[in-house]
Amino acid sequence: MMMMMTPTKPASNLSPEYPLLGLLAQKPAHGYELHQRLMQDFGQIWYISLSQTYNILKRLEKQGAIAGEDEQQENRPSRRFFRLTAEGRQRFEVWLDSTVGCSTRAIRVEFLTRLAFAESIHPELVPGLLERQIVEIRSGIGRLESGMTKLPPEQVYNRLALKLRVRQLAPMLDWLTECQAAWREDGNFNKILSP
Amino acid sequence: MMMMMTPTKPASNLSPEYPLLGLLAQKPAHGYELHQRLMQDFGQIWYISLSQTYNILKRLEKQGAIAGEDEQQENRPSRRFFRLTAEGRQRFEVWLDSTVGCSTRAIRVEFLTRLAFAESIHPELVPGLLERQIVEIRSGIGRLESGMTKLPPEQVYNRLALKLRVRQLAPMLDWLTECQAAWREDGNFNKILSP
DNA sequence: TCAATATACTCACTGAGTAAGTATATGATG
DNA sequence: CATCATATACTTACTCAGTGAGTATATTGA
Repeated sequence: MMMMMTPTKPASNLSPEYPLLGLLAQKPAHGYELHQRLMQDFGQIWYISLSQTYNILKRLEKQGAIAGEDEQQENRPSRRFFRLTAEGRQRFEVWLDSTVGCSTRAIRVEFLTRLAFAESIHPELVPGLLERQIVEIRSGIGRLESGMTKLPPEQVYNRLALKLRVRQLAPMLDWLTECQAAWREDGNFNKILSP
Repeated sequence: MMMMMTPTKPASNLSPEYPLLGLLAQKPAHGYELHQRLMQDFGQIWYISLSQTYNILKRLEKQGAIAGEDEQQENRPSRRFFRLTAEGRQRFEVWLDSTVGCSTRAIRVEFLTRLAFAESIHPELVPGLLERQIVEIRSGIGRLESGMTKLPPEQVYNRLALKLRVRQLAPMLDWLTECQAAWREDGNFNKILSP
């Protein structure tokens, strides 16, 4: 019986594939350096171990998003230089201009990463990203609230869970609105950081 | 070279092992039924597929937390009945009276589940759970804020991430305080649900 | 009658994530 | 001067998380 191949899953957007692609979009690098930059620039957002970094790079290469080349170094273990392929670039750009659902974690992790790369690579995308994310959250809140009315009243904890999610999304909305204002006025987000 | 065995990892508390143990603490059941009850009572909190349910049951049995017995049924595929072992009971009780860290997801998912089982099995634990969780979050906010001052100012997105986490934890604190009040007054959480 | 649905579970796979191992060069410390 | 920690750079081998497809049978309803 022929086993159906899963057609290269879209890969949970909460895996650090995209930050790695983003770092490679800025410049080619080898794994060790990528890991360092990731920890440096995004250490409070993502944690991945060094070996996990290599795992992901291997997968990205297998998928054709990046291409690696061995580089001999004298007096040093040889290392593998990676660069983004056209396909990987394409994939990254699509990701960069997309919107996450309304999970607070996804916003904190994925959206923030996206915002960082947008700011550094395509700043013109920033206002649209903020706007669409706000719309997305608003409609998410709506869905949660209408979902809540459909739950039977005896499912107390299911209802509490939905309620909690709504109460988590509200401050996200405020935060995004502040980001919008800061970007419009200053072209950066420093204001958010210094009250 | 002898490979060191990893000594049965404590298993991320965000895996649905504990809700399954909890359901089995209420009464013995077979996998299919457990899955149904899980989706019924906690469908807005956990999603696990049927096969994942079986995976976890298999692991729990291997670990000795539950014991399964095959049960022949006439005119039916035979099924496997699981019950909690003493060891599993012990493990569940320890979990039931413990505290999650201050990740908002962990609170929504794990804490809420814990609260549900505490209410149904050991209601006397509820006030302590709420109180300790509040303390935990307060100290978490403190840690995040002090962490923020230690980050170099150029790490804008790392700082934004910490800030966001703080702004997510504040409403959790309010919510827990409301829960405390509701429990003190009514012995349930209905008030939280009807604004 | 026969198709959909419910019951009940297995298998094989990809992906997430870690620990430990392999090498080599450099700088600090006694 | 020896040696010991640390930084560079990557591999191997493992467990756990999670999904999709497959197997098998009985019931219900159109």
